[in-house]
Amino acid sequence: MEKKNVPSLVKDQQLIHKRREQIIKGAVRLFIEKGFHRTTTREIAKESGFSIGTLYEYIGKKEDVLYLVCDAIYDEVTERLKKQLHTTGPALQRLKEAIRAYFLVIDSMQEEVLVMYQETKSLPKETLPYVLKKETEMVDMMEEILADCKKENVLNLSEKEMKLVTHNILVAGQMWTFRRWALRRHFTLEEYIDMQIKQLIST
Amino acid sequence: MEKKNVPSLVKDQQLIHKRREQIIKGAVRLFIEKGFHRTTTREIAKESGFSIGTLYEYIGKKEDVLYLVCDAIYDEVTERLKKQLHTTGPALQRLKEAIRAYFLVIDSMQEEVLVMYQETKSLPKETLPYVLKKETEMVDMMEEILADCKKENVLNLSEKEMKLVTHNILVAGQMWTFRRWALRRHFTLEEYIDMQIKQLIST
Amino acid sequence: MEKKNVPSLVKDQQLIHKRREQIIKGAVRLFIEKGFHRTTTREIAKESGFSIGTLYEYIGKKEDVLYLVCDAIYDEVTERLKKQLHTTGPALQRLKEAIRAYFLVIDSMQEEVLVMYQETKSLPKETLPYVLKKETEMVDMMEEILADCKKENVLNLSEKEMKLVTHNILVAGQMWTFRRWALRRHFTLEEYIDMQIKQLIST
Amino acid sequence: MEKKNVPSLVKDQQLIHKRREQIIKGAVRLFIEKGFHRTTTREIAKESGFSIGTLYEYIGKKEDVLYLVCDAIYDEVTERLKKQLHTTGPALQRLKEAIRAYFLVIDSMQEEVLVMYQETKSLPKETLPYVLKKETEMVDMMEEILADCKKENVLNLSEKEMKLVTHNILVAGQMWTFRRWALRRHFTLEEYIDMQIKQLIST
DNA sequence: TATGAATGAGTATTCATTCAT
DNA sequence: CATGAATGAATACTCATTCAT
Repeated sequence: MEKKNVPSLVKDQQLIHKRREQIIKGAVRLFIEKGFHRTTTREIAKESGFSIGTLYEYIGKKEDVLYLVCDAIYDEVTERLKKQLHTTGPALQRLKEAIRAYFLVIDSMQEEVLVMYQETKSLPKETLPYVLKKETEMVDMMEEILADCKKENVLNLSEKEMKLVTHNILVAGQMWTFRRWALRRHFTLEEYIDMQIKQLIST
Repeated sequence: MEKKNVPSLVKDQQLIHKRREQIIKGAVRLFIEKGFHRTTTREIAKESGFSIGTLYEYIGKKEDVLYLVCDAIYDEVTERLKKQLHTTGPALQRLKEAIRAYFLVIDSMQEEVLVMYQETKSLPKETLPYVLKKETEMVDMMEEILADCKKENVLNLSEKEMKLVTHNILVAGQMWTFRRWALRRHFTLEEYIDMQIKQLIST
Repeated sequence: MEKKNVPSLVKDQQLIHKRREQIIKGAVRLFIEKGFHRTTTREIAKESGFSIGTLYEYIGKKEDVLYLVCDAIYDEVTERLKKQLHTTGPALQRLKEAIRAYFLVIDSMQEEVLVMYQETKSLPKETLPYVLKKETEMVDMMEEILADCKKENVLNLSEKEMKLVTHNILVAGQMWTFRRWALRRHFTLEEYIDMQIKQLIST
Repeated sequence: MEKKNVPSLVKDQQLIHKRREQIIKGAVRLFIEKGFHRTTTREIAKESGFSIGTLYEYIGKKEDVLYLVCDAIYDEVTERLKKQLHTTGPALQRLKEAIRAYFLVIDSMQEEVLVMYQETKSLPKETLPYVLKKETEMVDMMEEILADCKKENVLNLSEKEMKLVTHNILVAGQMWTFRRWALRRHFTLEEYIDMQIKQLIST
């Protein structure tokens, strides 16, 4: 749960939090529109509602904004998903619902998720581990439910197979964003979800 | 098979071809190393073996290089794959071999494939359709084999399901490159191939 | 003895004096380390022990700090020197002791003196005369002793020659700081002092 | 005689030489007027007669301009001085003429010399030794003549004394520039020269 | 009085692109 | 056709200064 420490010249932690939310909100919009590299720091400042000088009171360098953005998107995806997860009931049903919930969250945050995946390579080197760790956490969440399925004997998968299915689930979700140009032509979201669930859990 | 027309000041088509191969070769190396945005035209020219002036005799703008590169990588993936494809024999076996061949090609061109997918969003707007079309061609190739399987009654999939499986196959291949940080920890390439084939064609 | 009036928003003169001493102390350290231009007002404030806002309660602009610093250094040099000066005894001996004392003071305040000479050109235009006046006062001090020597007939110099020798004395002192990279290689301070005295007063 | 290698993107050595002369000429004027720190690279480019982009084809960073300038001034001082030096005749006379020539050169290049001494501390770290070396060369030149005087028994100085006198001579020259605010009030250049010669060589 | 967040003009430097040779 | 010098718009980042609290 640790986060990379992004340097700030401002002391007031609450203010930092507030301003960074503004920054993230403004930057996401811009990154969606034109990508990280084509967005200038001045644009980020303006979109955030303050001056360039103020922007740099809350970050150390432009790349920090990208980290804040990716981190925030991940947090939101995870958080929204967690809210939808059931903790009781048959494991297989919980799994299917988890996948559905995950896909729905992704769909509702399409643009953001796309940004996150496309700009990951531009993240400051030191922060990449922090972001990948978040991915790992999601993997773990899914894997846990799959493990429950195994315990309940409704899914007969080896450890490795479970690992693979988990990755396939996550990728199928992301795929809905980065291949939408092709998928949208053939499937509605509901169709896509149903079919992928069927494919992924071939029961 | 049509390609976007990248403007050149030079008339001699053969020369154009030769120089552009140099450009592509040089640029790929650089894009792999530092990404499109962080690579300068000067570096591309130098790595290609000629001056910045000459570079601009063969392209209109920097983005054109990216198009040439992506286009070339796609061509090579497709070409290499085609060479491996059997045209006779049981469809199901051909399918499995196609998937295996595809994954092997991707693995052997990891870095290039990564560049291609990561920089897609930076492609000149007009060229995006040309690149997506290539993707579509690959989809079609795979789908055709899947169709054969259906004809031979070894695979019981609806039209839509076939479409989905095809996309899943392609994405599973790409996934081997852009999620290698996680996958490599758990699977060898051979394991990955075998397990994905099993997963994708749950027969 | 007049000083340039550096504007302050604060009324309490005692407080002004106290705070400015803090400023000078902090700034000198920084100027020695990195020079005036490379030192930021924030750093000065921090080193002085208070906030940037407070700093600007006691100065009008950054350059004022430089004036305060130069002024303070001059004052200290003068003050320390005065403490060492004898007012009785043979003039020639008093002269030699004055030169020695001056060189010793300079040596003990090397860094400060260096700052003063190197940054003089960055002083606010209006304050330059005030600083030069201090120099003049030192010149006068030395000249007075030289005049005594003349009165006592131990030194046979014209008015002009006296002026020149005075300047040479002062410069020889400063020289010990700004040419130390060369002088230190050849002379100890004591040697330097003895030889310069001999040179300057060729008696 | 070696010079620090200032990086250039341009190949043609002659062109580099020509452009750098333009840069030096333009920069000197500006540095005299407002100092190194207050001069912007754009101003330097404009004054040099070309664009900011072109400026950076011939230097690596702003500080390089300062090095070029200081180096050029030293070269010119040395060169002009050398032209004036006699190599035959009585050593003492040659010494006096050398001092006179040196002071005249300094006087004719007052502003440049001032810049050189005032901005030395802003020189790029790596280049400082190169500049100090030039100073040392001048010291050596003077010392040689002094040595000749000793050989001819017209000057009775120890080795150390010779070193000191040499430095005193050089500093007396510089002093004419950086203390002119005081010296001009009392001496004409000719007076200053004559009196300093007398003072320095107390014969 | 003291604080420190906000400001935005200012600055060095880069780099895609052009064009004369 | 090839070269590489010239260009200048663009950009990340800094920092003196202000002002509301």
